[in-house]
Amino acid sequence: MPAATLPIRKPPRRQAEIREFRRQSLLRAALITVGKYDIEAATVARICAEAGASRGLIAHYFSSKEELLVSAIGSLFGEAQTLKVAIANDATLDPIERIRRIAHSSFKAPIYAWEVAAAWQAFTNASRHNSVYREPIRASTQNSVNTVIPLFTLLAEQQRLRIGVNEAAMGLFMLIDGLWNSLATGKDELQTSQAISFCNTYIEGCLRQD
Amino acid sequence: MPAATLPIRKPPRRQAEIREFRRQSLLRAALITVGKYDIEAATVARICAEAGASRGLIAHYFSSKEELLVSAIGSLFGEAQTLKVAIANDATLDPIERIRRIAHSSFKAPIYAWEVAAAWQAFTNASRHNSVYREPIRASTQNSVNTVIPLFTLLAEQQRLRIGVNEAAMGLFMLIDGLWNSLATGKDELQTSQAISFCNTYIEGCLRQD
DNA sequence: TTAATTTTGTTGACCGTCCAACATTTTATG
DNA sequence: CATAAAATGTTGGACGGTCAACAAAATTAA
Repeated sequence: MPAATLPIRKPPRRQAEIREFRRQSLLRAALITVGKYDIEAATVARICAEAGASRGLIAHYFSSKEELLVSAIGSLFGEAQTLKVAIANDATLDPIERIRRIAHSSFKAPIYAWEVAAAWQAFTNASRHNSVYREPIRASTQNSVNTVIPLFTLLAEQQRLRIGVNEAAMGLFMLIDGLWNSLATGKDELQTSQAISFCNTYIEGCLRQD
Repeated sequence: MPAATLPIRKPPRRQAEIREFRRQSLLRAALITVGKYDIEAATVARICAEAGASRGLIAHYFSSKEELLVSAIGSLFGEAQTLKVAIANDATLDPIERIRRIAHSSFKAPIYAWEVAAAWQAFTNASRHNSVYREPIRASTQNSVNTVIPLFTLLAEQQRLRIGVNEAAMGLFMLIDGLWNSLATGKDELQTSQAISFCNTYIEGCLRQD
């Protein structure tokens, strides 16, 4: 578990920039700290320390610790989804290659980092009891599935699918969740390269053999 | 999320039986309470209430809250593994059918219950920061994988596998982890019957087509 | 431009709350 | 009545949100 500290940049001088800098620092620090310590243990003091700020500052940018955390997870999911859509719309690539790359994007920078996977796991776990986390997480999977369904549909038109389009898409993200789960805990000593292989194998398994 | 209360049985009379009854009650109550509330919020008071006992009782049976929780998760995994081994050794069944049933056992009583999946998720999440949970969880996956490897090997001998034995086995439990993850949170409105279908599809995908 | 004033950013100490562990008292059993 | 079991009381520590005071930047006035 490498210690990923925040890249230290000198805060800008102008107030408008300061605001954005601080806000982003706190968002990223919240994600990293939750990944390192879990939600309950990601105390306001630790998050602010990770962001290089003092305890009280958080109140100037977010109405509560919870609002900060919700914003942090939403920011992560937004970035991941934007990336997926870009790949899905890349008409220069074979549909199957686009599906592969969308899957792979979950295991590469800028989306994947150990602390991020850990934070995802912590938020997913917390979502059972705190409804504010539930919706962004649900929507994220939903968006991901909806993004690959058209690609699987293209494959199906080529008669290359052996199972339903929706099942193929959903199963892929169930598998990815399982792989993130394993990566977050490190319990199976899984490497991201292996995770990518598992995805390829799954996608391959959806296809009819020639 | 149905409220699964503990089945209320009258405590037995003899002391030896009382001890065992109380112990089992506390173990089960710990699991249910962690599933309902998450680890931090599964306070001693709540666990004891779920077990129908008072706060102080826990000290008579376990040296600390943590020891109780570790015992609880160990007890669950032990039960699940025993079941898997029994299926794996059932020579009256086709190897592929044994693999299917082992996978299915993760989504049926007596192993599966919503609170149990939730507790599994909570412990898995906590295992990142508390090493006492790490080992039982790691061992559980390892044991599961080791139990199905011989079965996949049998299939491979029949020339029916399209990917490596180890990959097939590990991928199956990665998928099951993802499915439990989804079931625990309810985020995708997944049903256990669908989860079983996904497992069948995966297992099918490991096979060469005829 | 410079100085005075207002607005925004930042800090660390404080307070009420909650919990696990420990200590004590009450109840049940043989 | 003695001993174990169970219930209840106490304590010390950690948390998030609040706030008064201070610092820096922006705005206005001269």
